Amino acid sequence: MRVRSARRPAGTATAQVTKPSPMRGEIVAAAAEIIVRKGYAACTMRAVAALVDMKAGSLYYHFKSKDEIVEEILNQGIETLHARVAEALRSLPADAPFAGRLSAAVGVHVASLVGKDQQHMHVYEHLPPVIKRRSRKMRETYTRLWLDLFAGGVASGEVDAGIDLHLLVPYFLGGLNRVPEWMRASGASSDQVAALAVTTLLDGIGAGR
Amino acid sequence: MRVRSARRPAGTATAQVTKPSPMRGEIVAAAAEIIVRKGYAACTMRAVAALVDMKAGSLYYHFKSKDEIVEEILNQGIETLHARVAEALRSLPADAPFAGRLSAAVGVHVASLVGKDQQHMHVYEHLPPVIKRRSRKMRETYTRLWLDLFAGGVASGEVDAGIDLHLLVPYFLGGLNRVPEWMRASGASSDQVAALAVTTLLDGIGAGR
Amino acid sequence: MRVRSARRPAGTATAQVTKPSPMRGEIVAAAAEIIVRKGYAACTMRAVAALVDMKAGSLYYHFKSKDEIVEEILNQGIETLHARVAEALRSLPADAPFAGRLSAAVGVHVASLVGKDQQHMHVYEHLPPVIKRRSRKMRETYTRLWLDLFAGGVASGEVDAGIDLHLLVPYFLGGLNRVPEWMRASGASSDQVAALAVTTLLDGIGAGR
Amino acid sequence: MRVRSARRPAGTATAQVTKPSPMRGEIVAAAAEIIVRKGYAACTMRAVAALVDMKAGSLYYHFKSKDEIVEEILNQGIETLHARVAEALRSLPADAPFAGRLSAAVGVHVASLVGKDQQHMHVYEHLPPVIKRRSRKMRETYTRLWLDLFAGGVASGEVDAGIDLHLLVPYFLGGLNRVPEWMRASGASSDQVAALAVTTLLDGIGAGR
DNA sequence: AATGAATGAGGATTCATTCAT
DNA sequence: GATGAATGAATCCTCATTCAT
Repeated sequence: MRVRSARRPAGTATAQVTKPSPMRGEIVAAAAEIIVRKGYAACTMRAVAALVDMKAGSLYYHFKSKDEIVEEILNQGIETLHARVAEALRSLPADAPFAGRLSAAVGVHVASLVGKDQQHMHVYEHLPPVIKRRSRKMRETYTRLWLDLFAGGVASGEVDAGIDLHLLVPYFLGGLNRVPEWMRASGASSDQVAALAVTTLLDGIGAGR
Repeated sequence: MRVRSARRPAGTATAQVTKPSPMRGEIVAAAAEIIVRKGYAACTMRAVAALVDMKAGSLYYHFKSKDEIVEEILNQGIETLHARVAEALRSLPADAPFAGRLSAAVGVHVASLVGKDQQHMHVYEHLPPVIKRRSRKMRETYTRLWLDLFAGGVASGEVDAGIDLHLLVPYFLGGLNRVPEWMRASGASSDQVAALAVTTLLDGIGAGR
Repeated sequence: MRVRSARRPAGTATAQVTKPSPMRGEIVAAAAEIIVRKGYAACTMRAVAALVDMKAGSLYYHFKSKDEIVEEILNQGIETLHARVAEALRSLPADAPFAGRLSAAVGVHVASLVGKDQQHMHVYEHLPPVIKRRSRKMRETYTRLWLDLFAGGVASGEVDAGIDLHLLVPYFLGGLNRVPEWMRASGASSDQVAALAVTTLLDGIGAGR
Repeated sequence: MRVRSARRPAGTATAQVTKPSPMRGEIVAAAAEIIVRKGYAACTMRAVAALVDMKAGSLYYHFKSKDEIVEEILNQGIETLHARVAEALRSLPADAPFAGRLSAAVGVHVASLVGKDQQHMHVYEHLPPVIKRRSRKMRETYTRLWLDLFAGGVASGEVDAGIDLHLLVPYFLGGLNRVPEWMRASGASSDQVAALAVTTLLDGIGAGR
């Protein structure tokens, strides 16, 4: 009678006790939008409710608490991001060169962050530390995906073996994650930014090359 | 220690009506510490007051509002940062090569962000957009400092002229600003990180160099 | 089991419009259990519903309101109590001495209060005065039963005629009703307590007897 | 520098961290009055605040939480009661007979419960179990006072040694504590009720005396 | 300079209740 | 008979702010 877990898409190993529902999705999206646009402080239950045409109390039918909503923004966001980037890499030929793999990953990552449906990274900044901590595991998993990508580059001799990947990866992702904040203002497209990030990282900006 | 106004980079003509006082500094520092450690939400007037051994109401003798405190964290932080980096550049020989100038700037920037007295960047993330916006002018001034640095590199032929600096600079600074968040966890020193950032940016990570 | 109306002591002409149903009984029992164990505040419609494997809204098919449930706890409880004590007295020989009648009544009363199925007195304490007031009539009827019992004792010369029964009865019943609260803790049996109450009331605790 | 504890009246061994203030007293009194008159549910912070001419939020300057107020009602009440009864007993000649001591104690106890300033016992009934539990220790101390009183009676041969005091005392106090509930309605004075309780307990109601 | 006391606006949350299905 | 979804009113509580002292 209780077949809920069977419904969950394979591969999403999160122990999601609460069943998904269309409303949950809408609420999470509304909350994310508010946080991105006006900050965490402005994201009150009343504000979220108003955006989905409800009264504040009604949100509690779908979520146990405000935190649960915020956590879901984070988790959903990273999961989706991970899935997309992983898929992009998987769809490349097995012998694709590192530059190509990097380019694909960066492209998807940046496009996702900037896209309408992916604001979690943008949200992340506004969250109180206590809540940030809770999504750490998921974030680490995602970081590992990138670590593996770069490790592949080192293995194939395409990346300088002298580089400490455990420093490079967070540094590189950190820069990438900040992109949405200034991109809109600079008038650039996400493709341009992705290209800049890839070229810069691979070849540097030195005039000698 | 209270030389802020003297140090203020020319051109930043903020009409700072309120006279500085030692207490102001202590309060700003207390607020910054709380934000960094426990997040913006935990930074209540009472909490700040407690940290400087006062009662909440007393803070209003020194500041007109909570926002004023927060703004001062930001402004003070960027001003100091600007001053330090500018000073570091100025103290180099006029004909110093770009690589050296970049290295100096990055070193000071990163060291400052990670240092005890400079948590404004760390604070910045937690702030509601409305407040962030207010410090934009100061931030733009700082960004220009870097733009000029890179432009110098292009002019001297040390930096690839094909690069859009208006994209590169925010991208690069964005990455740099994120450093404090993961640096402590990775166990790296700020020197290591600075070196990584400089080398990577100049030469890229490609094995061919 | 659903013979409530048949048992109702003559004179208690409550116009019970709502037809009884097995579900009503279960719900009332569930509510009573919650109140006794966790207090009135914990007795929410959702909690009651959960205990009878329902959703909150469904309770409204059986009861017009929460108050109706609570009132039924009270009424059902006093009715049952009344019926049991009355039955115990009726089953005694018509010429039974006062001591015996008192003993029988106290025994049944205490045993009932402590028994699993009779928690209304325990519930009574937690109720808001407004609701308490509503069950007054039923309680007065029960009090009259005891008044008659004692009046019989006076008439037969077994009880000191100088005693104001309108003071004694509420005083005595008040003490009896409190029994469940401390009895479990003291480790006594309801028989012991009943015996104590009877002896004490009849003979006092003076050493001279 | 922290000499607060020195201020506390000797004998009141409660670890009362929060300093007393006239407002605290007024608030506690207001809350008690509401609970007695309209029940625990009606005792909202707003209602209490209104009674002391404040806004709800202001109460939190004086108390950390609603629970703290309620607990203080209980503790204050029992402490006062204990102090009064103890004082009444102490002021009797050392060789006063048991009947006299009992009479004095019951008189003070009943008068207190019924008096304007002592409604805690009346309040007690309305409280959720969780809160009741918290005042247990204080209540046990008070119970012991009565236990000692009766034990004295047994020792002097004035009380039947065969009686289980650990049953009798809660039973007797239970009855006494209920008095306020019906007394007003019956039109009796607290002296009458006290007399009834004492005579009944000492000699019983048997016509033979 | 600082504080004790208060305020008012607003926050998250809970709950009895309703109603279409 | 029962439920899923929603509501609105109320609850406790927090906080920036004010102001007389």
